[in-house]
Amino acid sequence: MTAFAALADPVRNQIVAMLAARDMPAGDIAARFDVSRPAVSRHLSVLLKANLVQVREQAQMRVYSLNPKGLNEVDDWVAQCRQTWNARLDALGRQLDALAERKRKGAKP
Amino acid sequence: MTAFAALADPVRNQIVAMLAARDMPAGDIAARFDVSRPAVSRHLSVLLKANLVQVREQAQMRVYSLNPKGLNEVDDWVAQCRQTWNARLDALGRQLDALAERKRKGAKP
DNA sequence: TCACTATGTAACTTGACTGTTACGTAACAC
DNA sequence: GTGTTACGTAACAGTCAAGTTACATAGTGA
Repeated sequence: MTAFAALADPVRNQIVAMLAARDMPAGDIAARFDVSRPAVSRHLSVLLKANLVQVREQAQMRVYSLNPKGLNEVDDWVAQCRQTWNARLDALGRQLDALAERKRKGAKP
Repeated sequence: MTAFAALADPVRNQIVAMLAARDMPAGDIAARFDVSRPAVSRHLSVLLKANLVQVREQAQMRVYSLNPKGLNEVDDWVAQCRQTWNARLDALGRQLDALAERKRKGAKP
């Protein structure tokens, strides 16, 4: 679940959103934030470890791009949560239906 | 984006997953982790602020349950990211198709 | 009323994370 | 080769978050 920690920081969060729109070299990314370039460099390495971004070298530049793999991890976790939650609601619904049915039958005679 | 920060902590992460399966009073939740009860109490208040859980009072107990609202925030962010990402891929695909078409037409005569 | 249970809050300590400056390295361009 | 550009890494300082113990509060039951 390293993806949540990676996305918890607002700078990293915005970086991922930016890279969804277009690939960018490290320098350009850093230029868009008012923190130092080394700080951004470290944010990028955190995102790399979380599989949220990828790099390719191009001349002296390192061009970063989104890595959908990391997003899948987040998606999957939320989906799992929601699934068990919905299963509970369904079970509750069936239980209420059964209760109503029994009441209806018992009230008739 | 307070939900990501809330879910970044492993204890809070597990708490949410547990509450998806069943509602639980604060004490029961704390008993499942090897951290002190006050620590869990603070985790719960963080989750409350992030709209990831809800509470209802029942006698002296405070019973916690999942709040799907917070999960929506996460879902929406990921969906937005993925959407702009896919839009890019689609645009690239169309561009390549157009290129191939132009090449086919030009190569015929 | 009095003990007991179930929780939240306060004060404090400690460890992790973020940011900065300084420095090292690899790829151009001349 | 030499200067420049584009990055990453190291060392260090400051801030914030998570854990602990001690204490306060509120509902239960006899």
